[in-house]
Amino acid sequence: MSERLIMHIDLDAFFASIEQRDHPEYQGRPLVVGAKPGRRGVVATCSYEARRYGVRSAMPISEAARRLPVEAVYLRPDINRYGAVSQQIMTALQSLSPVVEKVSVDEAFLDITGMELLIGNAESIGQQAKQLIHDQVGLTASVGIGPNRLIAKLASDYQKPDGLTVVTADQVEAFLNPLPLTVLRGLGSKSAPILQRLGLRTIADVRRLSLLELRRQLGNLAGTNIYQQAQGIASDRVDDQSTRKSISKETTFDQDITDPAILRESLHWSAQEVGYVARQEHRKGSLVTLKIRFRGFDTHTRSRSLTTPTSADQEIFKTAWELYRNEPWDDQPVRLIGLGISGWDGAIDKLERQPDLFGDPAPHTEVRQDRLYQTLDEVSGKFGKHAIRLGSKRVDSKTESESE
DNA sequence: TCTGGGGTCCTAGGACCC
DNA sequence: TCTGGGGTCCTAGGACCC
Repeated sequence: MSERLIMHIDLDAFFASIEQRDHPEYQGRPLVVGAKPGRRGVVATCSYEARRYGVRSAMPISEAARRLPVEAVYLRPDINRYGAVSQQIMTALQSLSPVVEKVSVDEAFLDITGMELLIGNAESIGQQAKQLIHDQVGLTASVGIGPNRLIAKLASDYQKPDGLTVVTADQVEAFLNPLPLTVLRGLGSKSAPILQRLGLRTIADVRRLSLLELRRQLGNLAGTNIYQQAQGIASDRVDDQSTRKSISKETTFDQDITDPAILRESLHWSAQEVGYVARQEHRKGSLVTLKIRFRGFDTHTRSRSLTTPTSADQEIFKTAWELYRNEPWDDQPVRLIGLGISGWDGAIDKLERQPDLFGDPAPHTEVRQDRLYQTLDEVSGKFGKHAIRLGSKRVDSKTESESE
């Protein structure tokens, strides 16, 4: 197999940069996109001027306001506008490589394997990506290129803002060694301290631990995962077809709520939002989840499977409201309430994308039993038992319509 | 200093079935 | 009056990421 080349692109301070681009009067000033001071919430993104005061993403807005001078600007996020800019960027990137995986509003992976022959070495491809984004939307991005997703991602983080870092396969170990272990994916505020208590600080330190020891400390799966990452082993696949698995909407109230009518109204509104998005995306979910948060960040979820998948506002709302009413929450004041739908089962997407799985999609006059079993086995082998249900449903309906 | 919103993935217990 | 073992589904919680 040929060596793969993966590029990770990360827009610099995305929300804040768009605001500064569109409002020249904000340029050069500390700018925070997120909650307004005096209300509940956190910093979503802040400009580099604000970062100089120690302000960071996810920091409570109250603390950000304490750190920043009075001339700082605070804006509510305009997700629709940012989404449009994001779409422009993703479209532009497709002119560079057909395989673009959008991982969030401000991040993408590109498979640029083999492109050196066409448009120059890795460095030059990275430069072109940056130039493309700058020409299209007037923003800067940090770019990382490496033999897999992990290395590309860490490389884009290496120099910010407006950076470009290329790590070749033979440089991976030297590149990883001095980095703090917290850059590894999946080592957050709970599991990083476990390793730090063992005196580990850098990725080189982590690599000195055996697979067995890491599994003992972090659990089998997480341990194996960190063990591999520390050696620079990670996926080198870019999935340009990835689709979301859930749609949700939640609301944190400025003051905790005790009036059920307000909670009901909020859920109703959330259901409309979620239903709308689901219908836009032609999705129906068979699992409705209620999320509720009380004082002290005490968070709970309740979910119910539906016999028939839905995208109807009323049904989503009705189910979530029942989930709320079914439970003795003891009239605790509610900080957050929300709902979501999921459960369209990944196999649906895959089957829709691969109609050939069932052979020639042209109309058949009969479905031979032996052929049916053969394809069902193929499906279950590929996608697991879920797919069998879908498969049999599909064939059943065909059989039924033929017998009419 | 209290902690948004939108997600993904993993774990673990109980139900249920063979 | 003692009750295995494996597999899968459902549900709740939680860690983590951007």
